[in-house]
Amino acid sequence: MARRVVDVLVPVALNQTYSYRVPDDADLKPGDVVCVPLGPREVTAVVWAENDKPDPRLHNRLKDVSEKLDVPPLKAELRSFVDWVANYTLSARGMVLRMALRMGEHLGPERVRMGVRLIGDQPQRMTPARRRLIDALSDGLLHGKSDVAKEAGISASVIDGLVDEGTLSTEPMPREIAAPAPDPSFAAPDLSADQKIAADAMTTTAAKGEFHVALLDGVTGSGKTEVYFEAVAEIVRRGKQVLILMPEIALTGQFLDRFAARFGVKPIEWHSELTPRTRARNWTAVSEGIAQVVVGARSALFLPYSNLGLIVVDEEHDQAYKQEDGAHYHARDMAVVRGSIARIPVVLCSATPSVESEVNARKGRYQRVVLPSRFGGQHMPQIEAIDLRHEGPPKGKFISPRLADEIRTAVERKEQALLFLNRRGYAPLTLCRACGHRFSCTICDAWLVDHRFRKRLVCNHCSFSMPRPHACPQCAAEDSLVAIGPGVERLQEEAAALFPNARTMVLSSDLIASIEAMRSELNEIAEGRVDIIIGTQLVAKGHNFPRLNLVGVVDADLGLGNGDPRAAERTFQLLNQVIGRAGREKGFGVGYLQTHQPEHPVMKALVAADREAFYASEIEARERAMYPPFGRLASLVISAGDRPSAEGFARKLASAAPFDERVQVLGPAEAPLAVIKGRYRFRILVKSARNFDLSEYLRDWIAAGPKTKGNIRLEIDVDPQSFL
DNA sequence: AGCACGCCGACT
DNA sequence: GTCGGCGTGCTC
Repeated sequence: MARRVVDVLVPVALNQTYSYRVPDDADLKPGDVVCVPLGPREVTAVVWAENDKPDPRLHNRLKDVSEKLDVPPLKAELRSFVDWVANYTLSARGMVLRMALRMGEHLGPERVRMGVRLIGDQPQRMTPARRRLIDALSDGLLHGKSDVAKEAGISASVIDGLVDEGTLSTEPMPREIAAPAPDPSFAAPDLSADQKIAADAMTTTAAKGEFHVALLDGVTGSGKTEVYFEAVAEIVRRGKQVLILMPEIALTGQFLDRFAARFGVKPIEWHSELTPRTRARNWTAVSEGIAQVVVGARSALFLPYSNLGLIVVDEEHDQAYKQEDGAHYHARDMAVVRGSIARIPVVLCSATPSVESEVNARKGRYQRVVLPSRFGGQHMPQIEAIDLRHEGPPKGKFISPRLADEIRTAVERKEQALLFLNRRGYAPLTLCRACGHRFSCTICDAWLVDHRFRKRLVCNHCSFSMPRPHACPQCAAEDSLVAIGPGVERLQEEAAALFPNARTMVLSSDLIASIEAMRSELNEIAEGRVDIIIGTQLVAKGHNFPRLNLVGVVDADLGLGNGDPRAAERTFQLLNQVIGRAGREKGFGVGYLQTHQPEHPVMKALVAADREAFYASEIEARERAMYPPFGRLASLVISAGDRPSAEGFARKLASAAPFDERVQVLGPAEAPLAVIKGRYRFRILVKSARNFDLSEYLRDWIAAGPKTKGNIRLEIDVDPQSFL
């Protein structure tokens, strides 16, 4: 008799499912998590569909499902989401499934830890090791076996010996509570009138329990978190799960504490730095519905929630939501998709919404919930532009006289100042004054950044670095090398010379050894042991600097005008966020923008504190150019070990593009960074109308186009964010 | 994605 | 003579 067959999605780079026979005694349904043989190995996979008439060509090649795992089946909602994401991003379904199965190898029931308790009399023979062990257990309570062995400085065999003699007993330890329940009424917040209105709107939305997107739009310091916590509380009261997405979970220690202050316990975390054990425990807790609130990085979007009721995307405009390697997806957009498939509300939060979200709110597709002012009546910082064309710094310096004066005054008043420069290291370029030789990476098309703390020249795109030489490798001239342009380290040097009595600190991701080290540095700043903070992008995100009142942006134009359609938006968001660090406590913050183009819409909008003006000009520009969200984009990057193969393939691919009047194929052109890690890169940009199935078009194109072979690689990015 | 197979260069 | 580099193809 023919046995039943199911189609199984395996977590490898494949789009199609594979068929497996079902052992007689097994009862398998779509969604069940199984182990199947795949080639020479066994993999964890998921039953995707029944298969009533298996392909006869596979007749006797079908293998059996090995085992059904004892975890809840993946719900239809998650399976559709996996299919949807794979289809949209043109990644293999198997690879998208893999993200939902990232639970490590430790599934199944929690390993039972054994505990030890003192129950009987002293042993016949007493030894020093036995003495220490019995002392450690003298309270008569149950101790973890390995814990107490470590505490007493003995090995487990000492314990076993005393158990045999009847002095001690071993018993299983009670299971740790994997995810204590948040208490929605633990510490009801004291909200301002504005916050109250917004919170009511949030809870009403959350309570409806249907698909709906709200944009929670409030200036930095307005208390957005407290407001969406009310929506979280509402969902928790209804016994459903909440996912809170964060752009960078590693830096959100403060957030976990705030959550605990409101709900009594910390939420479950999900990010790439979890240990395998914690990962498995959290995965299980989420799938069984024990974990009620998950705070996670973008990958948390693919967890198998048993009863998801709300998704919050904090700092929704943040670039970090875009996954650039492997599957290219934007977690904010996919959160909205998951919300729509699961029919649940989604809350997007930002002080500077992405243009996409802003347009959706303006068109009424998203509900806008506004927090118009800072909590506690603090004012937003006053912003001024410093025109570098007229009042720039002396040659080779980067702090203009006016900014220097303001910093001096601030420091004298015992206020903190922040110098912001989004450039790590000492200088972005080193060149030889004698022959003009520029130091660039041997395998990338990029300058080497001078890092003086490390005494090395470093490539920002690969792991290449070299010691800073004394002589030019090209012309052998001695002492002819000069640093061009500023980095934070060089800025610190300048600040130290300008303000000899001020204490300075550099905050830059490459100088931070660990999250712990970073916390202690932030503490020093909070306690006022630093006068001038000099920081990169790192300082823009999430941290509170209570004593900070002045922010000086050293190069406000950095990041503008590199041909990236999102340059203006990103600069606006970043500068807004950085300057928003000022005056959070006292409410009289000031910001200075050193710029060569004070008439640029971004600078004008920042100085006039006129957000609407910025969005109006940016939306108009996007609409005119048919850029997102008024048109759609995809980028195809072709790379190979040598330039001619990459270029040749790119040309063949471009000429294979099917004609469609709604689509424009631009290129191929050399990619902005033409060589990375020794690979030559060409790029084709695809632009289409807004209501056009770009994914389907690309799929047809790729299927009809030339096949990649050798070391030619084709990377497809639908809705690219970065154009480098 | 992993893994095996297979074909070419530089070593004990 | 073998070891090992990676390009190619397959996995129900």
